[in-house]
Amino acid sequence: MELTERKKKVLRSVVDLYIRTAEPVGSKAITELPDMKYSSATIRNEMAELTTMGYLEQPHTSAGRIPSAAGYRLYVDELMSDYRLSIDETRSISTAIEEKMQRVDKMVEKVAKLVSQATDLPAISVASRHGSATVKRFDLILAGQGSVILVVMLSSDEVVNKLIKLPVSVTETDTKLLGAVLNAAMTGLTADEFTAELLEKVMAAAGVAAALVPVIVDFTTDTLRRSGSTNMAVAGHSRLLGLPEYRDVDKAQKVLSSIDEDALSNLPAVMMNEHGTKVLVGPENVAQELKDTSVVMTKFDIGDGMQGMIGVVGPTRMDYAKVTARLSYFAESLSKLFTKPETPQLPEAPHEDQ
Amino acid sequence: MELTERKKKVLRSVVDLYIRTAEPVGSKAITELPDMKYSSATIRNEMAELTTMGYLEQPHTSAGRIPSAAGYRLYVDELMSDYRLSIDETRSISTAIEEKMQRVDKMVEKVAKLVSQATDLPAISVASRHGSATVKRFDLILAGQGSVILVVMLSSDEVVNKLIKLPVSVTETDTKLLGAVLNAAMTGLTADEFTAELLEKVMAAAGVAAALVPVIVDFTTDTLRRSGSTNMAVAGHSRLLGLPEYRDVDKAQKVLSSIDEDALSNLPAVMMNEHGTKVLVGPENVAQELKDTSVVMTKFDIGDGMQGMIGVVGPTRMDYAKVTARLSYFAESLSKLFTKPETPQLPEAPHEDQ
DNA sequence: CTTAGCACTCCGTTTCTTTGAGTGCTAAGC
DNA sequence: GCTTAGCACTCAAAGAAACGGAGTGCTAAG
Repeated sequence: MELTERKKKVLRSVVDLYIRTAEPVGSKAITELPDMKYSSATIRNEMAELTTMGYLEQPHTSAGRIPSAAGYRLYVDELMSDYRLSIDETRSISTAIEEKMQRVDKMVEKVAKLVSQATDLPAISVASRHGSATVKRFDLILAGQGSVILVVMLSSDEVVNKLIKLPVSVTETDTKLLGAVLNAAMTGLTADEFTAELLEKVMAAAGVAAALVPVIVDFTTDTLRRSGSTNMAVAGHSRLLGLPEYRDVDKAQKVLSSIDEDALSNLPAVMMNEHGTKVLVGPENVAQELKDTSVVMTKFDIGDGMQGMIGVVGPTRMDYAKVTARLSYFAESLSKLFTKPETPQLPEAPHEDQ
Repeated sequence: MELTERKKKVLRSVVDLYIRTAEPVGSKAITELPDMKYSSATIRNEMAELTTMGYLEQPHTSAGRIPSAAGYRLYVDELMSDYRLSIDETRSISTAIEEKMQRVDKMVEKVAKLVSQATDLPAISVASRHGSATVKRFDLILAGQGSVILVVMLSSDEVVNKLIKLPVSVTETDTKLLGAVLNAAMTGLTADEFTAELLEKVMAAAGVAAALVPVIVDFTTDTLRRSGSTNMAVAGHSRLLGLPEYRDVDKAQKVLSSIDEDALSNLPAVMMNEHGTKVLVGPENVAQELKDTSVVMTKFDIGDGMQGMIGVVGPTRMDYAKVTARLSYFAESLSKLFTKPETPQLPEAPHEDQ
């Protein structure tokens, strides 16, 4: 069967209405829409056919229709009208982002909060590095009363440090020597290449400060591993409960606990190969617990070999147009912010609404 | 009216049962308890009096009794039997904690998660510094191709760093000079003492590297401020929904959103002056949204001038004995871990159960 | 002081009825 | 041939009535 223009129009109307009201949509409600020049009987016929085609569903005989997963899919891919951000919206997103975001992990938390606020849904924010890091250089600073500050610069230009309290006292000559040894032997290597032999070799060459070596190697290994890992935050759990579909506590709990736990930790992997904004409608989700839930995600660029991702979780009946628009704008703004950190240049508002 | 031993025993039984079942407790249920040698009629009389005394409440005439806030208070203060941690419990807490906790902010997140797991309730974890931090020393490391690494050591021995990409190229002599100037002029000061005049003075003395000064001062100010601030994490939101009292979505939402937002950010302040474990029963909470909710919190010592706090949020009917025991053990373990970081010495299990 | 007995209250549950929105189908109209 | 008015039918949701039973307070006897 063919999808005529009118069928598409009806389907769009049903989805739009259902998104707004969360109630099954009847034929009469459709006819009452502006520029629907047909009677309820005609609409009924169309809806019946859309149902047999699998785009709509009927909770029970004498109820209106609700969109099926396929219906949402079609809606998201072809039917939905672009949501146009108002200047107010772009402005509030922009100013929210403009505040300094110092460290990546804090940033992740903050972004999750902001996205959740902007969409009124639980939000996820992820930052992760691709490829494995190596050490670019070591520095040791003698910091008085038997303390040494270890400063490690990674291949990504990320710099980390650790204060080491010494069991023995060392002189500047010692630390200079140790620094030279470390830089000679251990730069350019990944964490996996820090073998036991290497450790021994370095210790042998390190002289007086050899006691420091294990601590340094441990810390560095850990840092390299951590740096390759993923930073992730969730915010706005409670917003889910405001939605009628989650008045059922059991449903809500399933979703909430799955976003708290590991169910989402594979999502980044799923997403990382994608581009742009991705919408996963209900059953398209891998996780069983999210069958009645949709996920919308967008990637953005952090620079320094890192990649960010933001997304929201909500009912299949969510305002895809609005959510996608806001997420995209967020992602765009964040990309610009991070790739040109000195003069944060936010993207223009797509245009100004009324 | 006097609180006889028997009344206390009855009250304790009512609270215990109600904690277990979440159902109003009738006189018959009490008589069925071991070592209750009285008939239901006697218990009824006692319960009636406990009700007029304000320790129990009756949802309606033909229902059993539930504890009032005053009842819980008395229970917590005097009546409840010590909950004795089993070896299994202490062991699982201990091993959970023993994993390395690198940075304070990560630690806070992790601890929140652990506490929530251990209590099966939403948990809060806070770390905050008292007193304002100052800078102990500055170091500058020239890191090739026009980059300088700034390393700042705070009064708390916390060390932070920042990579600064240079607009102009500088030599080691320049950075040495700048380092000396910074150390001379800006150590021992709090963020508030970084005035505009000071900035000018330092820039004048800094020579070639003067362009770096504003960046450095900004970063340092920010770090000092941040270091004085509070780190906080919440975990296990969804556990609340497992409890019968929060089948009512509205209630759950109120509590969840209030722990997400600011309602709790004053709790640390409330607690910081207290010692040991503090139980806030329902209406004793300041926040209106938490009137039907109890909060249990404990402080612990992080060292380095920092203080930690862990706590849980749950229904007034929560297993105070168990929760308090686990929280205390957590706090103790964490204190030991942080104050003797090199050889994490966990406290002994209070004793071994059966 | 304790307890058996009893009338009474009132919530939660079940069952039945009612209501009404929405449907599918048929037949008439354009 | 497409559209639409009309109508019988369905079925969830809301309301009303009846029931059962857990628990109470009180009284009077042990």
